[in-house]
Amino acid sequence: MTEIFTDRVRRIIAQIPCGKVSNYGIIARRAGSASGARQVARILHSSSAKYNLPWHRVVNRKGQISLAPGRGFERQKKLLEEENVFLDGNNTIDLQKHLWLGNDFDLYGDCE
DNA sequence: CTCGTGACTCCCG
DNA sequence: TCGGGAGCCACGA
Repeated sequence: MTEIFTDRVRRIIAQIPCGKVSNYGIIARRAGSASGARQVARILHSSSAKYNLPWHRVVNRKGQISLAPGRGFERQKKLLEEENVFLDGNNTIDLQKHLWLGNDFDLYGDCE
């Protein structure tokens, strides 16, 4: 199989349930690199469209969209809203509700 | 092959 | 409390 960091990241992201979000740090850690948060972002940027990954379910540690307005911010925001994930006045996601830790218990989705 | 960059995070002042 | 700097690793040119 030769599982590499990139493949793991892609897989983890693909497992994020609908209506949930995760952050770069957690994904990186589960993928094998404790400090690979930036790589996760880079991989996402590189393979999100190609592998049909729910990139919009990945946000930064604070629960905010890291994308800058005009660079995909609105796109991600809209996609999240489509999954019942809304942002508060500060464009922050309620992590208490939507943060996905990777447990099977949280594998249920609000969509479908 | 080498260099630069990036949708981050943590630590320190 | 908030801001700035350094570290990290993979991928593209």
